[in-house]
Parts: sequence; C-alpha cells; structure tokens
Amino acid sequence: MTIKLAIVEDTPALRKHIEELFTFFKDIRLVASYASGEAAIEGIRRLPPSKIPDVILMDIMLPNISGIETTITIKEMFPQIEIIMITVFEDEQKIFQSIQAGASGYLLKDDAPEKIVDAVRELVKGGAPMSRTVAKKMLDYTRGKMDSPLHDPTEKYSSVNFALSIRERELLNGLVQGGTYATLSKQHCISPLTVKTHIKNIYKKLHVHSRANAVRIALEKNLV
Amino acid sequence: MTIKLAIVEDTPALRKHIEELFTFFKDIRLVASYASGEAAIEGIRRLPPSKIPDVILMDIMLPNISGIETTITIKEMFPQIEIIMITVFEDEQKIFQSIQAGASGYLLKDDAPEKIVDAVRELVKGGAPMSRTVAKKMLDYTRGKMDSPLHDPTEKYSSVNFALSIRERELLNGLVQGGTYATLSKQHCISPLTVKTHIKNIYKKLHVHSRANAVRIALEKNLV
DNA sequence: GAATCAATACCCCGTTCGGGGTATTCTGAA
DNA sequence: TTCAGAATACCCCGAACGGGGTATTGATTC
Repeated sequence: MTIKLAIVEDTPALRKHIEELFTFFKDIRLVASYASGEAAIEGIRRLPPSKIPDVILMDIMLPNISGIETTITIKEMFPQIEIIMITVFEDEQKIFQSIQAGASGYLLKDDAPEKIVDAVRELVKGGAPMSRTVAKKMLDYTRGKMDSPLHDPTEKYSSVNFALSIRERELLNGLVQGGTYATLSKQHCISPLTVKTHIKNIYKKLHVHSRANAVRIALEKNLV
Repeated sequence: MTIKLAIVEDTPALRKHIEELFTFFKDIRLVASYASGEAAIEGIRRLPPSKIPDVILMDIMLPNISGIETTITIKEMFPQIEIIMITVFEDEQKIFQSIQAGASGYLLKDDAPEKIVDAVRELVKGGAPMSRTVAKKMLDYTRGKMDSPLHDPTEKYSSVNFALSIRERELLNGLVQGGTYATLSKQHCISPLTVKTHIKNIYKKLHVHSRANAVRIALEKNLV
C-alpha cells in the first residue's frame, strides 16, 4: 500500500526540496503540498477521500496559525491522519505541545533527508519517529527527571484558559454528564435553543466540533 | 573513541550470539560479559578504570536479582555508565520501571541484531534508542493518553473490565478522538453501519447511551 | 451615552445519531 | 460437529445534533 503524504511548509525552497525528495519512492506518494495552516485545513477538507493523506509533514512556524494549531484542527477533522512535526524547534515546550496536539512524530530540520523518509515509514508501521534529542527528552520526561512544561501547575491553568463563562462551564459539565439539549434545558430552566447557543459558543472556544471532543478536552484539561 | 561494551544476559546461546555480534566492529569493543546481575555488579566493581564499560546491554529476566534491580545498583555505583535494556518484555510496567531505574534505552529481543549495534551507537551520540513499540508507548505517555503504570493502583484495571473486544476498543478510541460513523468507517475500512453496530455494542457494555458518556467512561477508566 | 460581554432566544436545514431489530460468516474451543 | 463470540452488514425511523445566522436585554466599564 502506498503511503499518501502531504506537506505543510511555508518556506518555498524547503517545500520544494521535500517535494522532490519524495519523487524517488514507490511506497510514498505526495498527494498535496500547502504553504500555510489554513491552506492545509481547507485543502484537505476538499480532497476526495481517495486523496486524503495518511501522513502529513507539518512545519510549526507557519504564517498566521501555527503548525501546532493546524495539527489540532486536522486531527479533529481527520483523526486517522498521522502528523509528523518537522521543525527547527527542539525546546521542550514545542515538543510537548505538538505531541499534545496529536503529533505522532517529531523531527528536526537539520535531520538528514533520508531520516524524513524513514520517519514516514516508521510511523505507518506503528512507531513514533523522533530525532535523537527528542527521544532523549521524552525518556527524561518518562524517568521523571524532567517535568513536561505543559504539566507545570502554574502554566497548566494559564495555558488552557479557554475563557469559559460561568454558564458555559455549567453546561460543559452537563455535556460531560451526558446531558442533551432537552435535559439541560429543563435542568437550568432555559430554552433548549439557548442551551444549544451556549454549546456552540463552548465549541468555538474549545476549538472542537463535537460532544465527544468537548468532553475529552474538558476531562483532559480539568475544565470541569 | 571505542565504545566499551558489557553484556548481562543469562541465556548462554544469546549471550554468545551477542558477544560474536560485536566482534565485527571497530568502534565497539566488548570488555565484559556476565550471566547474572550479581556477577555484573561484582565484576564491574572489580574492573580497572580503563575497562569500565561505557554501555551495558542488560537483560531484565535474570536469575535472582532482576536486570532492573541490577540497573539501579550499577547506576548508583557508576552513574556514567549507560544502560540499554534488551528483553522480551514490552509491557508498560517493565518499560517504565526500567527507565525509572536509569536505563537510557530499551530494545526488544526480537529486534534485528543490527538494531542492537545501532542502538549502542545512538546512545553514545546522546540519543535514547527504543524499539518502535516502546517509542510509541513513550509518546502516548507524554501525550497524557496513558498514565505510567507505576502511578496507577492495580485495582483500577481489575475493577473495570467491560469485556470490550479488540475492535470495540479501537472504535471506542475513535469515539474519544471525535470520530463519526463516516470517518471511523473510512479509517477502519468497514461500513458505517458496521461501525454503528459496534458502537451500539460498546454502549451496551459500558451502560451508556451517548458518545459523551462513552468518552467520559473511557477516559475516567483508562479504557483507551 | 457608547461599547462590550454574557445570557437568553430563535430560524433554517442538512447531517448524524441512537435504538429497535435482523442476518451471515468466520474462528476457536469444547 | 456444534456452539458461542466477534466481525461484518443492513433496515426503519424518530430524535438529536451542528452550524450558518439573527436578535434583544441587562450589567459593567469607560
């Protein structure tokens, strides 16, 4: 089976370089190439199912919305797509944010080109391709020698401040408990349509499009 | 600089096999070989400084004291020695215990021999050589999807056996990620109606009636 | 007074979901 | 060989959802 690959990279020279790199392989086929996060999101959404990439190589430093944010959105729309970050950043924050966002691999831009190809293959075999320093950081984190910057108590609450109002928190809690518009309406003595409006607002703030994801975020981030 | 290597492996055939494997390399020299943890501890303590290994390949399943306990002791005596676990165990508990003990790499015994050699080289370059499944587990842990077994009471797992089948677990995971019948259908190459049937079965087993609740249970009980 | 935000309420419409049920095939264990 | 469980697939139908948008009111701040 051929691996369908997409690239999101704003630097034209590097994008072209990676595009050319993947013309040499039978098992990997480049199906799309984007210069920004928005272009990727919109472009992939419009792709026919047969062209939906299996793997995306994602730069972090993109114009307007970052590769990390793009990753969040794409993973929501297409949870089956695997994303490898490929970037100059090797600081812990970017690594961990990426992984939290759903990235399944993390390469550095100074890695050899063959490493990128191997990483794609490794990923579809169920692995988690990482640069040497990334693997080391992950092992240190696992050993408890280093806390994830995302798990620092002070940062945790400041970095996940979705600015939910009191009402929104109440209703999000209702979502987590499995409430429907109807039951939440009765419970809070408001119209079901009002419930729905609030939930729309919650989704917007959490950047999600479904109850399942809202519940997941709520529980993972201790919002309720 | 030549890497000084030691082996701790109780199975004679495998020990001999690894010993022979490392006779072919200029950059790696086997300086010692032990059949048990005690032998390794005592033997390395007695080595002259010039013979202290840089790297130890450590089996976990050793007679009397385990490879993990041996690792703890050796890392205390010689913090500079790097240890790669090489073992049949790929369960999370062993992985995390090893890393907590101070191991800097973790290979599986069914990895190719060249992989072992590469791992040794990778390690001295500052990396953290891991088998594919180990890397994946470590990434999952970093993502927060999986808690380290060391931090979870064992009763948590035994008291919440919903008897989900493999397929059901896969699809439950898909629910948690926000997948719809359509996206999960594509992802798993089955009919959306089949997805729906599985999800109905999942709901029955979890005693829930909605995605929100299924996701909640799945996350609260670490089912995925 | 004007601007902003939160809460409330609603319309339209297509999509997705949940639950009642049915069925077949394959595999492994008894 | 038989049986049970898992995986696959489907029908019917009403309920619920998500997302585009609109609007008003009240409270607070500048």
